[in-house]
Amino acid sequence: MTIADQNLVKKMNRRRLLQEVIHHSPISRASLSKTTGLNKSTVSAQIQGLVDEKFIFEIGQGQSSGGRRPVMLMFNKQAGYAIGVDIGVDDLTVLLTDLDGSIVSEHYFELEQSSVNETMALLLKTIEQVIRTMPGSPYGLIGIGICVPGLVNRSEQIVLTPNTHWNGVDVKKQVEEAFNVPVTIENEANAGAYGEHIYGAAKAFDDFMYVSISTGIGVGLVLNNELYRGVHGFSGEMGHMTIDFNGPKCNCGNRGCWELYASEKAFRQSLPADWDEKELNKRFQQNDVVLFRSLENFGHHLGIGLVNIANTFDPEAIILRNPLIESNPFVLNAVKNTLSSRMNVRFETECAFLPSTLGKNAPALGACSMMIESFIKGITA
Amino acid sequence: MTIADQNLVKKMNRRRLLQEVIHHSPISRASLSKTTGLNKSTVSAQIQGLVDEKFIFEIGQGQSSGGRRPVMLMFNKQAGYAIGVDIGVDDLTVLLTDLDGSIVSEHYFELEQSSVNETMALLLKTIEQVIRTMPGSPYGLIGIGICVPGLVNRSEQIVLTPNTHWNGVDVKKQVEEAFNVPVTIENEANAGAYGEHIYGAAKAFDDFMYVSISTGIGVGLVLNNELYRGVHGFSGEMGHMTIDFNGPKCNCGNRGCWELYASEKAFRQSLPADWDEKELNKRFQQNDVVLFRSLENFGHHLGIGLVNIANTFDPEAIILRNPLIESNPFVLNAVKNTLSSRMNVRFETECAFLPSTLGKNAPALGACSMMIESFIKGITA
DNA sequence: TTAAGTTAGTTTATCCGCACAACAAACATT
DNA sequence: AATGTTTGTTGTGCGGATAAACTAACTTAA
Repeated sequence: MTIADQNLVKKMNRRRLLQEVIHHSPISRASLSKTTGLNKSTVSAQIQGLVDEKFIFEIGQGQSSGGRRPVMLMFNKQAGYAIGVDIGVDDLTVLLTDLDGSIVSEHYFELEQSSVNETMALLLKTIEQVIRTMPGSPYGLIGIGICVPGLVNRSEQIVLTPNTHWNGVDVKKQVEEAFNVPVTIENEANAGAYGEHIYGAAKAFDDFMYVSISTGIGVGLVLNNELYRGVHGFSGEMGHMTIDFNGPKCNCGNRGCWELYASEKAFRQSLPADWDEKELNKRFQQNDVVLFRSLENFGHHLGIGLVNIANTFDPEAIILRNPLIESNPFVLNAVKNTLSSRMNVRFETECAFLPSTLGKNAPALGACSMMIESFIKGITA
Repeated sequence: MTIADQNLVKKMNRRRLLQEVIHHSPISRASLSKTTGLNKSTVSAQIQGLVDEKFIFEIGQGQSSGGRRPVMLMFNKQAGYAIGVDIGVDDLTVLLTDLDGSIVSEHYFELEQSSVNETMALLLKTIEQVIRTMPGSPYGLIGIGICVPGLVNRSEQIVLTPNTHWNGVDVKKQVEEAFNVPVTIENEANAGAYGEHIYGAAKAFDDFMYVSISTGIGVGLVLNNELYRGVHGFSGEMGHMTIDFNGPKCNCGNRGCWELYASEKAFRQSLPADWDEKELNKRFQQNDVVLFRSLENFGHHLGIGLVNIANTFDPEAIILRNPLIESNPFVLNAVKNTLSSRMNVRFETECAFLPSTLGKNAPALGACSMMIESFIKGITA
């Protein structure tokens, strides 16, 4: 708990005003005074400072409402830029966004059997290039957010990546030293949750879960408008929640883990072995019965775990991140069938189950928004 | 987000100082200045106000450390009193505590087949009596916290009590009107969690779960030092978490719910039907093999769900509230065996599994501490 | 026993940020 | 052209915190 003095007061009001401008620009000083409750003179003084520091600029006069025309203020979303990186199991995403989270440039790579060192080199090279082509701005690159498919501890060290070999690689240090800007390492599910929270399907929600379904299942928890990371940073490992205690052994040590039944990997293993990606697409188009039975089964097992999540957290929504779900409403319907048969009625109407709207970009965008948020916080520190 | 002015500054510092005195009394003004970072003159001024309002008093001079002897300040824990009520399925607890949570008087009743109306009458009568015998104090009764074995929504209305008939009974209104003090209605698991947090096994933890095991299983979540209630107030319904998706139907609508395997009810159903309470105690004393196999099984199934909780939240600790567990380390050992075979190693050493220390009183004490906390907050509003 | 040093708490002066009110600027209405 | 409204600025005062000087009370050691 920090102690309070006039300086704190000023910082709090400054932050409040900046937030108001960010989320409601264009807006006038008079409107700011009304919405915040701060006196007009206070607003004017604070805004002056933010204008001097290039975070806000005057865009010109607005519409009169019967008197002097207001001077409209805009958040200068080009005051700086953020880079968001998603290191996937077999792909790499690098996004550059402005302070509004709008994508300025994007780079995608397939990582077929790349070593960690190769990927790292590719990453550093790409970031370097992105920085070179970045538009000029008062604050330049404000930070790099990087997410990885594994467990990240509270010191932002990668401690477990089941499907890759990033364990123990000090990505934070390497990238920080290369570019000399703030760097954050984050779990992929947490970053995705944050992305959907700020820019995507969960904008309206204060309390929701983001379920990332790929090789495994990871869950990002947003509670009271904040990411909940757990004591060591390992929360949301619900892929290893037992849903069948006599089920098969998982390599995590547990039995009958959810992701053994409801991950995309599990779904693919449920298909005939001789189906390749092409065959799969063909049957998709043809509404093939065998395929759709597998999809339904996938949705069913997903639903079982989602009921557990809903019972645990009582959230406003659960966001599902998976290409199959985003592209085809059939799976989500199968999920919802299981939900309606298994979930207590009181929840069913109250908790929304939605596909991700940012899709593949969710984690990298989330990583960007984390950097932006900490930059904005830093402005008022 | 509220705006900031000098008044906020004063309130924040006042609250901070009062908290410091509450948790570290006896303490001098000089120490307060050091620990809070506030100027000596600020501390003196604020303390004067709190002394005037009877929340703090001077207890006399302390030990000199080489200079003038300090005047020691004490929190006046007898400035008021709180009542905590635990309405159980078949019992009723009414506690009176001072502002420190120390029990001043306690009343326990068995409710054998009492109707809701009868219980309500008993409750009101008991509270009346407690108030009559309460010591004199500047602020008197500061509030009544009541917890019930069921779901309580955000408007503090009881919406579901599986094993009793309190649904829809407006306990809050009735008790408020009878005694004209603040009243809170809370879920039993939440109240218990709060109790253990403030006074019991979880004092040292900011992030933990409290698992209440009786007829069903309820979980209270404390995250970042605060109760997490969920959007509608229904979080922690982990008794209805599926741990065996092909398992038997539960009356909640789901299948293979945890509490079908690991509640005390489930444990008792696993015993031979002709064993009564006396027989049970006898066999307990004799270390009866059949009984202990059942206990082991009970612990095993508990462990399965606890692993799920640990994977979900990554907490500092999980507190188990059940008489069998508190009285006999055997069950907890059985739990831990399952944990060590099923939980990822990284967690095992990091998450503590502890029996409740407040036992039966945990929920009522938690209810008290909620009222005390809101009273203290109100002091600085 | 006395002088010097240390710690506790109060008093006084000063600073800082906000609110308030008066004012100036720029517009709409009639 | 006169009146009223809205926007934004300027000067004044208030409240609360800090800092420094001061008083008070004690320890230590010559």
